[in-house]
Amino acid sequence: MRSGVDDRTAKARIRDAAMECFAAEGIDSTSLRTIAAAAGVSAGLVIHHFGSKDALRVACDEYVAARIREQKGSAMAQGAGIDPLAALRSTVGGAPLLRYLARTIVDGSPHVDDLVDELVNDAIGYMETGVAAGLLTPSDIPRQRAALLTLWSLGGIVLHQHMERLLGVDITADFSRDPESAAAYVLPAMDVLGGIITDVTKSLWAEAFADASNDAKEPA
Amino acid sequence: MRSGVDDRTAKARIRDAAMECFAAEGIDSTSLRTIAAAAGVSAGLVIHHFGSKDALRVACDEYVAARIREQKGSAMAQGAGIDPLAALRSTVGGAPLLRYLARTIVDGSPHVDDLVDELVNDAIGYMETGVAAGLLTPSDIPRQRAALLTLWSLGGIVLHQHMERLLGVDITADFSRDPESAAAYVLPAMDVLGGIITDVTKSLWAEAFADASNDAKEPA
DNA sequence: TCGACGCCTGAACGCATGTTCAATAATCTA
DNA sequence: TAGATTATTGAACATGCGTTCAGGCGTCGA
Repeated sequence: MRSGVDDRTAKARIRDAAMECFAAEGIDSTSLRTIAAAAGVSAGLVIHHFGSKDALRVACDEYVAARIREQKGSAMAQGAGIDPLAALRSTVGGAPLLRYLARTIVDGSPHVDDLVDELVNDAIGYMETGVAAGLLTPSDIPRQRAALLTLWSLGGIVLHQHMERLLGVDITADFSRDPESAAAYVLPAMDVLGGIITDVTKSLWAEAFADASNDAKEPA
Repeated sequence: MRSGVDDRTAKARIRDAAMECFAAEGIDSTSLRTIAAAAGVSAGLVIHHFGSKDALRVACDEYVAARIREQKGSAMAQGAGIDPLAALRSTVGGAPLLRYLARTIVDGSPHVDDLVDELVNDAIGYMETGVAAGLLTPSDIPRQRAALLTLWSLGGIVLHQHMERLLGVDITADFSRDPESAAAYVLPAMDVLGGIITDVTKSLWAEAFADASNDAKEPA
């Protein structure tokens, strides 16, 4: 696909290599020399361009955040109401991006917290649209619903290796490019999101949390 | 609750300290000296008892696996059909256990893969019971449903810090001890698992994956 | 009483890490 | 073309790591 020569700047190559290495090995376990080798440069150059390993990580965080935000402007991806990460998948180079996101989210940092909050807020919007279009059921607690679904989806990405082993599908892949392979994830997701608890269970739990239920609607 | 003296053996104290440190900081980022300090011993003693840091990690893995298996024998925890990790929560010292599990699962190892498979298989059983009791809806793909729900739940544990920030509840806690605080997690979970997609969406997706749907029922 | 045997420490070792720095090559500016 | 600026390297450094090891401490059985 790409021509033989790599026309990315060294800085970009380092950033891309760092994201891949971080995603594959974990951030702390990845050494600067490993990243440098993957990018075809020296360890010193990594420092020269980014100042420190920590700053390199921040640069990666900002890059993935920027890509996510720029994707937001484009048309709402298919199935965004159900899969809060649908937009991310179809981003160019989505798989490495998503895998890095999973790593950096687990490690956690205030910087990343903001990004997660943003994903949740986006999901709230997507789901509102879905409800209006008759694709999703309305909810008394749309914020909590969106938060839970977003975190479950993100958590699934974090455990993508287990997902692949158990369901046989790489959920970091771009589903829109190969819808057939997505079935192994989408069908179980439909099964669960279609409702797995009966009315009996609902009333049982609703009774147990009768008082809390009223407080929960707008706790913020 | 506990008397002033710590009656655990040094080996047990080291293992417990290791699980807490690993869970809090990540496995690679935690040094032997940190663990040793937390356990009130020297770094040399850690090696003396476990041989190496890697062996210590394996010992932690085996310990959490053993605790999970021993819990399995007791009565099925309340809500096990919905929350595949319900049994784990009520385990003594469940929170550190669960938090360590989250870490070690992300890092991944064949040893841990087996444990996840076991959790999924348990979930299949729990859900069968739930369906028989009329608490859960039946499914054409019970294995995939159980796998997805287990991984989503585990992924939620992995992201428990975000869950706490967004929903205000520590999902590594033992819900059965303080059901009121669980509401912040259970209510959104009920909302999602009660069914968030409409019949319109279902038929839309079912159509899109019409051929794959038949293959998926028993792919193994 | 005495040696033997686990428990345990603290200093030491080798190694990999993140980072610094002087020097060189490449690129741009005027 | 001359000079300034940037890109890049490779060697060096300090630090913290996992691990080793010789030895001290306390507790037993004989």
